Amino acid sequence: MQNQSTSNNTDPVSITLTDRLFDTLQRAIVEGEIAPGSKISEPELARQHGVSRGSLREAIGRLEARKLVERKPNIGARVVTLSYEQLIEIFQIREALEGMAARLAAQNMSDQEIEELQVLLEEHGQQIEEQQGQAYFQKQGDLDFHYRIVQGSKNHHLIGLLCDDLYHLLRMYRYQFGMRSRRSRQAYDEHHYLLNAIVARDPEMAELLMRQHIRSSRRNVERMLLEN
Amino acid sequence: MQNQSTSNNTDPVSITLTDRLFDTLQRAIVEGEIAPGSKISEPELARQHGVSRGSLREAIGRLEARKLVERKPNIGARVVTLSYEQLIEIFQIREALEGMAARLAAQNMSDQEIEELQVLLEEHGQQIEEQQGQAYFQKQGDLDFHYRIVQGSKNHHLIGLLCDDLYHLLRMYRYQFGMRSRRSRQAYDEHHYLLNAIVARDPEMAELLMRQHIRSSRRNVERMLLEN
DNA sequence: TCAGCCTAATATGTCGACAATTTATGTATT
DNA sequence: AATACATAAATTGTCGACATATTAGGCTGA
Repeated sequence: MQNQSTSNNTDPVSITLTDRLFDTLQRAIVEGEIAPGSKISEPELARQHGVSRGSLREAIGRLEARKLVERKPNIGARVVTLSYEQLIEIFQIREALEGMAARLAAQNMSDQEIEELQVLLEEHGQQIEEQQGQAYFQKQGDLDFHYRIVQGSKNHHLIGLLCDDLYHLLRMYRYQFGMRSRRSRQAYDEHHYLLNAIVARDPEMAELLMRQHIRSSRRNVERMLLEN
Repeated sequence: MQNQSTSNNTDPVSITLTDRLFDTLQRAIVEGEIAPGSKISEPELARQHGVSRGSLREAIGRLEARKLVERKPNIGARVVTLSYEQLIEIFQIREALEGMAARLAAQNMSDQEIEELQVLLEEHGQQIEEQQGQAYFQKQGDLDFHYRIVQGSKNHHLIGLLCDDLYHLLRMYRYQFGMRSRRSRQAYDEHHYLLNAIVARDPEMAELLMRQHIRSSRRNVERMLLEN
């Protein structure tokens, strides 16, 4: 469904060099290949990727807009450093935004979309039964579920904010802090309650349950980080 | 308080050319000097402002990140076209985000900040008494109030999202649609209720009242636009 | 007259080079 | 030896030019 590389262009080759660079660098930063807090040297990176500094600078500009790097005039760009405080900030924003997304999804998702989401959730349930402990599939499942809710809001601006901007920052935290989730069963249940509210077309309840879900996810992360 | 041109740099001249260009273009777009939907010609704009296309392109990239222009590869950039639907989307996002900001402000604002906000609100009250109908001051007052609440959340990411990204888009709508507010008295009252909740350090109530405030502001805009 | 193609003109994408600023290096002075 | 200053090296900011893609205009043929 969300394959086909982001664009419905007629000519698939028309993707610009800056675009590819941006994707590559974003992945490298999110996955920690370029360490958090490290300086980004324009001459070096340009040489490594075989592109001119001009194209590279445009890519860095986009990374800056997504808060993946910070730039200071005449000094240069650095990969952001992750902090506990900023992670909390992100969770607060997610709570507000995804809560609204759930509210809107309860109003705007088509019946078919809801059915497909029920099917997806059943698959997650089976995966949890069969292979308990497969953290990867659980995380991926969690992301899939949230992704569909956000799409279901039909609010394009909101979708962009969540899926383009916040999503990658969050992924970066998962990689860096090794945020494995040990509460897949509970998360699965919470997804179920939320979906029930959407089936019932109850926006108020959907928002409430989504916010509770994200709050409990945040508490889980807090506990995990305090363990070290 | 928010003067001094965004930066606490040691050297005020160190602001880059791209920065100035960005500010200039953003203002021109927001105030309608460059019409919505119009094409942005790189050679023409570069010549007008006496800069190279490279610097201009970096500025355009930032405008794109703020959703003020839309870009298509090999085609060019256009100023966004405003629509009723998108305005509704923005109000939904504001409701979620500013609601959260109010919640956090009730927890995190200092006593002094709250006192200053009370003083500000009293001034607004007097202005409404004295010169009723001065739509400009009322709008400015509304912005000031919301601005301080957002700052009071102490969530830097949230502050950036609201004050850097959404704010200018909203201003653009105000200019384009001529959104004068005819409910200054009611807005003033709603601000008062909200402030009371913050004084009482009641996050739940603060969020609720902020969301109601934004919803009623949205309804007002809807009514106004339907009149044509 | 209109549709379709071919060519010219213009616009965007990318590059390498120069200018200005910051950082590193080395020297001198106390 | 440590600090301060001066100089050199490297990095970022800005520019003009070339490569490539799109648009405009004219020509041909039905």
